[in-house]
Amino acid sequence: MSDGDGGRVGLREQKKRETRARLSWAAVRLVVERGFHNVRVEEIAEAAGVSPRTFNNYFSSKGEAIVARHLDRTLRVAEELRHRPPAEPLWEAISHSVLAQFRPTPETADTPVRDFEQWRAGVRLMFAEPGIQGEFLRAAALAEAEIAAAVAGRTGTDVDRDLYPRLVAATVMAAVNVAMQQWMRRTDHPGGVASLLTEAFAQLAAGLPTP
Amino acid sequence: MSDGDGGRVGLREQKKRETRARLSWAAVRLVVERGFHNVRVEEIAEAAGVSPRTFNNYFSSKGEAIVARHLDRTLRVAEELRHRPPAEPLWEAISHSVLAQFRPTPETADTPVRDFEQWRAGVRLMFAEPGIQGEFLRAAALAEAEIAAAVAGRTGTDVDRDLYPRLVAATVMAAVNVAMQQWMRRTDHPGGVASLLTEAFAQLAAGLPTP
DNA sequence: CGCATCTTTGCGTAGCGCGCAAGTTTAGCT
DNA sequence: AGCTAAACTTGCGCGCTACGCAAAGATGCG
Repeated sequence: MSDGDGGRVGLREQKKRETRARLSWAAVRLVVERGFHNVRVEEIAEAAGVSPRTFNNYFSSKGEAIVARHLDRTLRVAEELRHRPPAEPLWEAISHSVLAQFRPTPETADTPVRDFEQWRAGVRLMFAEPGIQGEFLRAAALAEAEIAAAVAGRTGTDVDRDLYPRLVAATVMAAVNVAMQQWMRRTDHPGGVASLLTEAFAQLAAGLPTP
Repeated sequence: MSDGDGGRVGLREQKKRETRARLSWAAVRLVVERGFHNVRVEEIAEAAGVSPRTFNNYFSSKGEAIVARHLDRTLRVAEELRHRPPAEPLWEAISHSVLAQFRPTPETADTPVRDFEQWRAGVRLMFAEPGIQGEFLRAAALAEAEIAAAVAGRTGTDVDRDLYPRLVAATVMAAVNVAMQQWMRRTDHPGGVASLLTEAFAQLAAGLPTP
């Protein structure tokens, strides 16, 4: 499943990843700014410097493009989890793996948000869209499966036989989702999503001991 | 939210419900038989004896129509849960409420399935469709919220403050989903989904005691 | 019975998803 | 380097979908 070797990818693969990332980011940014129905795929493609037809080579729908960013993030959590030292305590490894994916990215740095409140409101509206909700939950389910597998490999449990890995994975995704929801709602969070996640995992680590 | 009074609805409302049910059932039946992409909305509308335009007055997408049947079912679980005697033990009430919604309906009786294996395979394919998965998860989330509220009302807990009602609701939906998945996979289930659900709830009732 | 209200329906339109067949770029081999 | 096979992009075109709008039909209430 994994590359086996971390960074060894050709120029081709590299470009594909960048295009994919640019498309997804453009989709999110535009939809948050203008609203789901006021953005056509043509505009997303243009913002990513690519033809409209190419958009559909990467994503089969607008919703998929929007959620892809978050899906990739959460999939990278599983990947990161596999690469962390086996001796590290589970919840410590999880906390690290998750937080590593929720730092500012080049894209967000390139596009400084002028009005945080407006951005937040846009995100709320985006997630209110039925199609996006479904796509989001689906992505969460996919990521959850991967995380469960990673946890199983790490704790010596079995995804098919033991309840434990799925339970942990579900809990992790729940924490991520709750943190994001909370970030969307409340207006007083200087630390952003990261601080919310830190807090959530601290509580989890205390309440769900490793077997 | 509830009618307050169970059956008091005019002819108008009655017809609407029937049309909705016929549309959703037609959507499910046709898609299971022929595959998602081989069924157009026009055909679903025709099978339900209604114009294509009317279809979109009831559902805003094919996927929504397909899942509506299951959504209504699970919402009725919450409704039923509110109407059961308050003295009844929680898991007993839940089990009753759920099982009551998974019996043969007039629609299924009118359309006896010739080949069960073929039907099952069709259902599997239907749920393999990305759009359906998303729609399904979304419906599950909606139902879960309603069930959580019903459980809260019944146990004197608070949806916003206590973890318990959400936890129970999530568990109930998980049980339903697992039972359906199991039904789709295994070929040896004389009792259908109902027997699977009974078993699932028996296990749950034993493992998740009321506080 | 007759009016007010809700529902259905047909029509028209903007947009989407994707198959197909060039054209263009990259990888690998000698 | 040079050449070839494979992968990626792009433009074109088509069938379908989702939905606004306005006319026609059904229903409920006094």
